[in-house]
Amino acid sequence: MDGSGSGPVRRAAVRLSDVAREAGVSAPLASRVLNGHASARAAAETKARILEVAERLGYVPNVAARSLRASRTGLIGLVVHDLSSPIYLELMRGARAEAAAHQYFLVLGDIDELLADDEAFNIFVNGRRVDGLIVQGGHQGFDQRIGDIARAVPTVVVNAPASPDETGAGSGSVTVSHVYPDEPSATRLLTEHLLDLGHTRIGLVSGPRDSMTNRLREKGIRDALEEAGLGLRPEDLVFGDWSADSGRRGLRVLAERWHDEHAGRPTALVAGNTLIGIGILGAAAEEGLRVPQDLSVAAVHDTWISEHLVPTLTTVSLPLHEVGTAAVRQLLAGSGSPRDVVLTEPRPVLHPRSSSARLQ
Amino acid sequence: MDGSGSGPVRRAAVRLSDVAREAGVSAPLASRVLNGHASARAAAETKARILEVAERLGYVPNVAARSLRASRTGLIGLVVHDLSSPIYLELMRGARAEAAAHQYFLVLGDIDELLADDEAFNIFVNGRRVDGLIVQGGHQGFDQRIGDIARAVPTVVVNAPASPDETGAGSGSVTVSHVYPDEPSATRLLTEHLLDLGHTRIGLVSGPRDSMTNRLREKGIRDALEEAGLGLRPEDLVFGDWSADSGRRGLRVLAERWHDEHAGRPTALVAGNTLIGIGILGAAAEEGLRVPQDLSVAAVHDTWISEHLVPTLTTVSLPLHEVGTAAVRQLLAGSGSPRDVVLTEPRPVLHPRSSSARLQ
DNA sequence: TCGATCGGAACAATCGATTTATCATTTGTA
DNA sequence: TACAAATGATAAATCGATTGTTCCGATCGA
Repeated sequence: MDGSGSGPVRRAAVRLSDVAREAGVSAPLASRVLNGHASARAAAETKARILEVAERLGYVPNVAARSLRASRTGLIGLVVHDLSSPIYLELMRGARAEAAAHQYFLVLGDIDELLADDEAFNIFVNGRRVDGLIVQGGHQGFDQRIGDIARAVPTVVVNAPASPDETGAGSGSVTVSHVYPDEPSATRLLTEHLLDLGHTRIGLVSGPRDSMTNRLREKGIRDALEEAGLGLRPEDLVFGDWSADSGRRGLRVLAERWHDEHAGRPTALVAGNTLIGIGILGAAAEEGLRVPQDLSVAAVHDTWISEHLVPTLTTVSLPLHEVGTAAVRQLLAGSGSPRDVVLTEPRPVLHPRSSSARLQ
Repeated sequence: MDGSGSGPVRRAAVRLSDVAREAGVSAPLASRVLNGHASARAAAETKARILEVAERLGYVPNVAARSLRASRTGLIGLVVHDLSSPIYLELMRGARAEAAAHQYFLVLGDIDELLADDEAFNIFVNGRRVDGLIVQGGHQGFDQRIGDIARAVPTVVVNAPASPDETGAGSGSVTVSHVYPDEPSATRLLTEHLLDLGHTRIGLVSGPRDSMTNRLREKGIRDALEEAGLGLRPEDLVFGDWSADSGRRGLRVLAERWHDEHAGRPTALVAGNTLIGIGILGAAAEEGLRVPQDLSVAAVHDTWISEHLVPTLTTVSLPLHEVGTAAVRQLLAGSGSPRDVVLTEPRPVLHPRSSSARLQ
């Protein structure tokens, strides 16, 4: 990458001044015209000439110079828990689309990697490398730093409401916006689906018990059950994290209880997210539980993989695409008005598949 | 993000000149010392003082200014086919680690999104937003533009050898480096595993027939079969793309042939990648084929999901982490010496799981 | 003792785009 | 007719870090 030696010849950079000279005008004027600046007072033909020359020469502005002068990088950082999770794909797409509409680019990051590398964290957050940050909430250890992060760069937390963990350490505390979907409605929809299929005892395998996300999801289930005159039994609940491994362990724990107690068992489980659902399906097979004959399973979040599992997984989809777009909009709207945005539209949608069936 | 109004107060930026003034030296000297520049002739105590002040004030260099002067952004673009594919995770991690070791950051991109947005493509490639590009090869339509891309920014293609599609359109053609793992050894390993289990008729569901990646993978299978005195029958081959849907369709096509021909069928299939493997498992279940009793399946690439499928999927892992690190190294080594790097170390590793079993 | 050398550090130029202030030239109006 | 206002465009300053050059004083060899 030294550009020296007998290597290939790269096209020399075309500068704004090159365009200006070729068009017979000054650089500032060219700048105004090319940026469609309101105060670009120039004769129509001059404008046309500048645009034509820029096009012909293949002029592309030097981002570094522009950033320096405008103290604006044109980049938004999007930091999620785990880049490999199919769950965030729609969020990323939504955010990318909205960002692109405002001439912004997205830089993707992974919370664990960011926390593991202090240097990277510092540069990312304090180095003015991004104009704003969209952060997936609900990560202990990261939520605690949200205050510090937000003090350095405008920040929006997605997929989680404000949590007690988010301390605005010290004075000059900065509050951040939160953008998240209507979680209770989603799990309510799943629960009602299972109730419709005749299930009366329904369990839950979820992420961290005290995470705001879990609380909201659990609430949706409880509400639906209560309305049906039923309840959520403590022994039918398992918590862990949001991974497939955790779902697998969750089912094992439940199965063990079922062996011990001889007190009946739930005939359907709600999975806190798709990864947990995948773990449950895998563990159920190993435990000799047939899905859906012996156990129905329904999970939060719809991803491409849901249709390719054996059996295919019943899910509810949340408007993550819109969460992404709304987060970018909120970020660009300025930090003056931190607020919570709950996306109730579009509504969560149920995707019934083979993992849930009528109770025999 | 306007920073105006009654919004929260953000920490004012600490400039190099602030550090210099506080330390009682000039900015250039502070710059040299902080960057550990060889020609930084400064008294030991002066150095210490500068470092201490920088630390105390929380100085972080302004990337825009640095980029402008040094014409170096500190960013490397990594562009893969599909960000949601678990296959690229290790590649990303490897590239990130190596990049970080050289003070570089990674900007992730998605080929389809990049191709869909001309503006984004242009800025990404021609806007000097990144110092180098690592591109996942084997994408028709993108391979054709590699020549143009490489002419604008140093580029390394990963996971695919040079293909005929890569035309260096026009004069001043630029050749790029290719970094990829030992594909034939991987599929050979899978095939030998299946042979060991007693299978004598083995099929293949792969990606695009003429893609270099498929050719290499197919070759590994053919070699292993030939050594065992067997061959790959044309009717046991299906091609498509690298998606789960394609794997699903692939199995359907094969199953149809088996119905028609009454001429026997393969008892084991090699899947061109994990996504195809997932599709095969799903479709097999729907076709009433039990895996592994009726059909063994083994796939290229080992991902977290392999262990969570039903049944768990036998795979072979390629050193994608090392492909990532090697790609970054090749990029940073300079464009003077484009070359093909075939990573034969570490060797592909077989991960036998439940989807493959001894022929009954 | 004089010039050469070297350590220690500052000065000035530079990267490329944007923004503010400024200067001409018209056009419109009292 | 003369002066204000609008139009069209430029000169100069700026963003913050880096790099090449220069400067000063002290030490050293001849």
